[in-house]
Amino acid sequence: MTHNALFSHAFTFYFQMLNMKIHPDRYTFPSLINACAGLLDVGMGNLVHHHVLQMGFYSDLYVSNALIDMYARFNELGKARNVFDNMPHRDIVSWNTIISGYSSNGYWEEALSLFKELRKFSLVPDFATVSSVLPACGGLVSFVDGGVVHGLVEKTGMRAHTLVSNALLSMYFKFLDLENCRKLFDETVARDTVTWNIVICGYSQSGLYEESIKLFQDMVSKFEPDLLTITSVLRVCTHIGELNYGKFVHKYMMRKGYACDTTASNILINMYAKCSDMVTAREIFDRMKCRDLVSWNSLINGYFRNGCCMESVNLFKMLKVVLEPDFVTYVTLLSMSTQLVNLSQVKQIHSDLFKVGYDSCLVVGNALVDAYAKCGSTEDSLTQFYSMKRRDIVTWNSIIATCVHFDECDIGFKMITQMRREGVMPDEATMLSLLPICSVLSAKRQGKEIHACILRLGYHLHVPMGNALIEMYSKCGSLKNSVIVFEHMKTKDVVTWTSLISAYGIYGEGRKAISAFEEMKRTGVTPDHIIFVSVIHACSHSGLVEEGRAYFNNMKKEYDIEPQIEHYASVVDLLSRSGLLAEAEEFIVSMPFTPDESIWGALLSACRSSTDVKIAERVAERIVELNSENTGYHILVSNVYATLGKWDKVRTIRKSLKNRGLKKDPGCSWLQIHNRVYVFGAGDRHHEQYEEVNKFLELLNDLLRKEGYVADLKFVLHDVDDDEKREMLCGHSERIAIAFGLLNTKPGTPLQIVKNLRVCGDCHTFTKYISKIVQRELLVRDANRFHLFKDGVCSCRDLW
DNA sequence: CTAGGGTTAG
Repeated sequence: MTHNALFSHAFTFYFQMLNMKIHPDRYTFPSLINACAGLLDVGMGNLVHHHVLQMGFYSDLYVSNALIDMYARFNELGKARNVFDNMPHRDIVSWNTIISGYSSNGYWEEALSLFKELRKFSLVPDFATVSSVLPACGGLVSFVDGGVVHGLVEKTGMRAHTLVSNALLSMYFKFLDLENCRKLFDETVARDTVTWNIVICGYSQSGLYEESIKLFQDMVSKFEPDLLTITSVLRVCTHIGELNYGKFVHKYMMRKGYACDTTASNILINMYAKCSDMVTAREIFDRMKCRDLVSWNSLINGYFRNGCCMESVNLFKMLKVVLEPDFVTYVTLLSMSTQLVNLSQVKQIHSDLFKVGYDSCLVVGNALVDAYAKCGSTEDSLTQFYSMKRRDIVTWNSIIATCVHFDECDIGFKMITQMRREGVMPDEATMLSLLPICSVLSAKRQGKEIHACILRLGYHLHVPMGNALIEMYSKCGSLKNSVIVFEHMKTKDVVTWTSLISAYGIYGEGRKAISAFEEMKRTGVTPDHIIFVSVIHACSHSGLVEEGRAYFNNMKKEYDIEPQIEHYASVVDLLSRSGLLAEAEEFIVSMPFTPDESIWGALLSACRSSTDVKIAERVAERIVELNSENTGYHILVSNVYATLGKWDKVRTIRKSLKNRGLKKDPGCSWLQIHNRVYVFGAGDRHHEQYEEVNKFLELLNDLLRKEGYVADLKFVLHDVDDDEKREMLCGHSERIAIAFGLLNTKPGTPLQIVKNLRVCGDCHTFTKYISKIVQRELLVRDANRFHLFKDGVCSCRDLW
């Protein structure tokens, strides 16, 4: 007969006894209360407690101890505590029961404070006391209290007790004190299954997966693992994708009869799915006698992660026949639609979720924020975000990432303020989202603050974090800091090297970019297709035509990486930027791809600064034919026509853009002075020092003319007369920013300016002159790269 | 045991 059946019989006998008018005595109740506790029968428990009070046994020690235990098992610690507090006499068992009650339900503080209270009495803690309070010390990660209890254990020799040594071991794993764990484990002679489970699980949770497997192998030769051991090891195999050992464990389970356990089978399905063996995962699923929702979800998710969306969807349809899908099922479906960038599907699932009421679930809401963003709808993503009543760190990280993705940096920065106001602490993912915002805005001060946070939280050793920091510093004008971060990184991946190479690229340090690439090869990191874009780009911005071409040619030969259209675009940029327009055009014709707007655009950008009118017109026509969705290319073409004085064509393009509702990004420049950011638009007449800045610009123009500067009117892209053109050039946002910066900082201070578009040829000349006249270093970041103007020359060597 | 959020270029 099972325990439960026996417990039920106890009730039957009790009621028979009452019917026969036989009075229970104080020996009747403890076992009856234990039965209520064992069956978790709250109603019966309350009834029995009522009888205890009625019959006057409430001051009995044994009855009260049993009641404390019962209420603790019901997770009704208030009632347990009430019984405890009202006892006229307590023994060590009373204390142990209440402490263990708190401890096993996660009330660590209460357990610990009662333990401290106990020590004021003359009662002596025993093995049960200690093994109840140790989990509390671990749960609170209290090294001090843990040390005190450990001292007590050593003094009284209680470590010989397996229960106690297990609890100690478990606590040191929570402290992540692996050294002490090893020592304790090695010294423990009386090991049981629990001891092994603690170390196997502990090492796995500390990330030492190999160690965990080794211990399991050691254990199998001496001890019979239980289901918990097996599932721990399987989890390790799943984590590291260790299919072979997973298969071994699977066979072992079948021999021992563990394979019919539902949870164990679910873990097996996940293990095989993670290792991309969907055939076996399916076999296990098909053979299961009792499938639960987790089994279905695991298989559906497995198929999706392995790229078999059809199977996923079919299974989902089958699932709906036998069971009601839960929010996990729907979240998986959302992930799938997100990956497929299928906005209408996301909306369909959203309405299904609404119907079954899962739309208020936090995880679901978070998945929706992300799904809408990744399917291209900022609007829906923001609506979903604002509609959520509860938000956690994931919600905030998703919406901040969305802002970054859609270049809504201002909203992103506001979000972080609001998030802190709502009491949510940023985590690693938040930092990784925020750094790109700093990069885009060139917000070095904020970037440095985040860097300080990262150091404080110890995230700086993580590779993606270092990578983001390299990019942040380089985009914020500090190549030096990028290199320092790079050099401090212990582990470097392709992305790390790509970030460094790109950093060198935008500062025109092509040679350094090349030697970084060569050094990367020596360290054994394998290049990917993206790093070649960066390398060629770096060559292009330093005029290293031969080197760039060589890297392009070697991609396939040396690294077996097939050049993509973006590599061809890089080469077109490389050739045309150095003035080899004809060669660039030939190169395009010989491509194995149909040239798209990125290819023609690269060539046309270079045409702007050349005098080859014929090529410019030819290329412009090509781009017009492609009728791109991207406004940038139309603007580029329009600008080229404007430079050539073909105003009718300019008007046609502007009209067609207007008709399609497309708008040009207005030019703007900004700079930071004493922790404040000043933003200026083109022709800005509303900034706070308009009069002064305007006068100062006139003064500068006079000085410049004396030095030999002549305004190059072909860079005015509007059909107006020459005087107006001259005036319009003065209105370019970078000039306003420069003049403003010069006026508001001490002589000799270097200035740092950011422009959202590419700097125009005339402003480039203008800034060169300025740097000489006022003897200042001007670091300008435009849409393409950095220009360091110093003493009349620019670091880009006019390869802008 | 299943489910939601971070990286490189143009």
